[in-house]
Amino acid sequence: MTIKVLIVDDDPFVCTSLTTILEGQPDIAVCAQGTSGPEAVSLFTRHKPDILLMDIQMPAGDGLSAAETLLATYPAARIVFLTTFSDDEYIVRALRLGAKGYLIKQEVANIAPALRLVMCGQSVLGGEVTAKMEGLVHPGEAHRTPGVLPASLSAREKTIMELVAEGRDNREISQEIFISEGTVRNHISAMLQKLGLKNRTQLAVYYYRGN
Amino acid sequence: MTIKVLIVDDDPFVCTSLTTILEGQPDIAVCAQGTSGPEAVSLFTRHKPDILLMDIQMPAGDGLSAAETLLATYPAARIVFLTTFSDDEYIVRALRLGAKGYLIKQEVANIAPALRLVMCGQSVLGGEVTAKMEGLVHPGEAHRTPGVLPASLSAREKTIMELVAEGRDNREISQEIFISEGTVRNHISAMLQKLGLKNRTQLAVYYYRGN
DNA sequence: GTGCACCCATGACAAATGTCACAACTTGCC
DNA sequence: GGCAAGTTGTGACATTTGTCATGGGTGCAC
Repeated sequence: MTIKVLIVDDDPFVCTSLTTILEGQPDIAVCAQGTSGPEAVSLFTRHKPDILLMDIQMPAGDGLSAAETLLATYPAARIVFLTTFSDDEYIVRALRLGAKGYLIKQEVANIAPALRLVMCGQSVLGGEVTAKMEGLVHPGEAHRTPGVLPASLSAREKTIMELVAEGRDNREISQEIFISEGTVRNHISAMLQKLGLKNRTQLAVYYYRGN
Repeated sequence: MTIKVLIVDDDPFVCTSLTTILEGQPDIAVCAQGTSGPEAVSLFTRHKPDILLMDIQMPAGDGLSAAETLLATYPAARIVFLTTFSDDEYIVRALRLGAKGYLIKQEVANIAPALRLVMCGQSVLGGEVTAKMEGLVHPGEAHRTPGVLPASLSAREKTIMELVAEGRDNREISQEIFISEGTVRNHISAMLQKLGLKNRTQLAVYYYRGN
């Protein structure tokens, strides 16, 4: 199932970059883009995205107010804030409000994995944010550093993934590593499940592009 | 062979976004990042990148001057400008200077293909830029939609290959470009024949690896 | 010990994929 | 005009792929 994301940021370059990066993910689709807090509310109401990825500081209507409004109507809304700097006060306010994540723009590479975690019910804080929070909260281990794969592959699976990424078919793979063709299929099927992919071609692409 | 790219932009978010996007390409590596014109010069001298991807407007030392300095010392330097708006005057100055490309940030998705073309000795202008230039220069057809392929594949085949390389299945591809699923199969079958490949996964790998 | 995760395997099934033959229509070129 | 190349389409077919249920085996940790 693909993750529907709504992006809201006043900078159009940020919007398009994020869209490009996220659309590059096979399991993520950007359903709309907005540039202000009020627009976030209306777009959310119209598209009902799985996740709202939103800037905090915006000239025309800030993100926190929009989040407050949205969460009043949709308490289950998954809102992830995206900001340039990790401002202590904002972090606390955002989390108190019920935000599912607080990422900083510099760590772009972590956004996609973070969104997947959020879809699994977890909350995610960016590395810098986590560092700032240390000491304030008791050292719970809920928030692990994003960037590590949520679902790790077994050694055997990795081996098979490499062969898939060479374009080998199941029969060839089974002969290469001396197991049955059915087992190869099972391993691949398991990997597709774990990684949220649809077919072996996406698995090959995943192998080359990371995610 | 991987393309070594040096990125220079005053906005750190732009730098990291571009790095993320380009590092996602198997054939592109970002060797360094800079934030000003003078820094561009020193980093270029140190790293000797294949391509310098640089913003034009920067608070501390603009891109055009830096390009002028660099091209005086390294006439073969490949410099591609990246800017927010397509400003007529800048375009002309940049090209006169000997820039190999002029892209606008909104078209992020085209950057990687454009860089590949530049590596092949071509020059590349962003879509918006091309539109502005029409009438000024005689209508040469040098700048076609970026896309990369040595083999004798037709335009349609290339389009489909890109979609295959994203892991899309035949039904999705057919809906994306408004043809029947059978036709998609035919095109893919034809490409596999031409390229001596066995299945779509190898086609995807071929797209990223070149073989 | 009891779990748990990993690995292997099988059979059956639905879906996707790749091939082939054939045909029509357009475009550009000689 | 004729020809070649590209694009689109169909129908049939064999193969490949992915899923599911189910089972057995190992080794490790509590």
